[in-house]
Amino acid sequence: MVAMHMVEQDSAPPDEAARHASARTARASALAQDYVEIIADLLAREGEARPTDIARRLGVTHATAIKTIGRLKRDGLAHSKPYRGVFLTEAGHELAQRVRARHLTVVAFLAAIGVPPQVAEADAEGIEHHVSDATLAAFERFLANA
Amino acid sequence: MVAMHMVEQDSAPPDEAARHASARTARASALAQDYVEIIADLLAREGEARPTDIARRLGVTHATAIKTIGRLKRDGLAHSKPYRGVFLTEAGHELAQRVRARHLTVVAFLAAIGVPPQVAEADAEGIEHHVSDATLAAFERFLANA
DNA sequence: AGCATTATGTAGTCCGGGCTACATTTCACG
DNA sequence: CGTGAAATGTAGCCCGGACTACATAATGCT
Repeated sequence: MVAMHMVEQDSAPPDEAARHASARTARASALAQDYVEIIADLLAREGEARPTDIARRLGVTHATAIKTIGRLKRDGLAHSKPYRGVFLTEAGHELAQRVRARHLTVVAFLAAIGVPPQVAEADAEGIEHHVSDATLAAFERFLANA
Repeated sequence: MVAMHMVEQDSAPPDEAARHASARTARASALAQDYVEIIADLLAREGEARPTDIARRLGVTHATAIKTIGRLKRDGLAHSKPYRGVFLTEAGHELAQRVRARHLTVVAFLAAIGVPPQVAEADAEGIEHHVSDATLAAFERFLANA
């Protein structure tokens, strides 16, 4: 049928597929990012990150948290010994820092364009995982010129 | 041990859990939104929405698309008869419209703050599902004053 | 009209990320 | 120091969303 003749004014299909694919990838790694972010925060504030606390902050059961922590360990982001709390690997710390910085920027940016603080915080939780470096840079430029 | 004594200078845990929960919800409905958006677009441009085309636009196999379409039908967003293409219900059309409007706004907004078009399009694919009404309104305000 | 190609559908698998239920370990406190 | 509550861990279930492989329907071409 050759539906996309010469026009291609927008949405070339292959690109669209790629966009969706990368959104899926972002979704997949979002959870891990949330975990390391919370673990890092708990380590910084309390000195230890216990599964129950992590679970409570995420609003899931401890069983879910423990299982996910297992995946983090498998993926080289965290390590822990039974009944001993969770710690981040080097890679985990790096990730946590990047994620935290991104989170702060997104929240600050949303606030700067007039989104109420509570909402900014909530939306950032979802948005931050889909903000590319280029977009993050745009956010920072905006904040700088504000 | 009562770890959260009186301080609570920020991040009240229950709120955080709620934020994560709603981010999870958004993630869960993101797929359905992508589907109805694409179906609506195909219906508008081609007159029909065939599973294979939907699959190609999403970058997944047709089997995946068909299964997901089954969920859309179960959820009252679409309907179809074997070998006959996919159509949207009233609810599906409404959702598609809302999603489309949101998508356009997000893309326009990102472009307005200096994100390159390609990137804006890509990031919007993920971001749009996490933008609350309040934030969307802020985007629109920004665009209006531009 | 008949056949090859393409689209559609079905079955079965895998993994992620939730949950509940139950088992085990720590630890605080009497 | 012993014990009961809280934390931790394990097992098993469910569903979503991806895949491959195979079967069947539709269609286009000669």
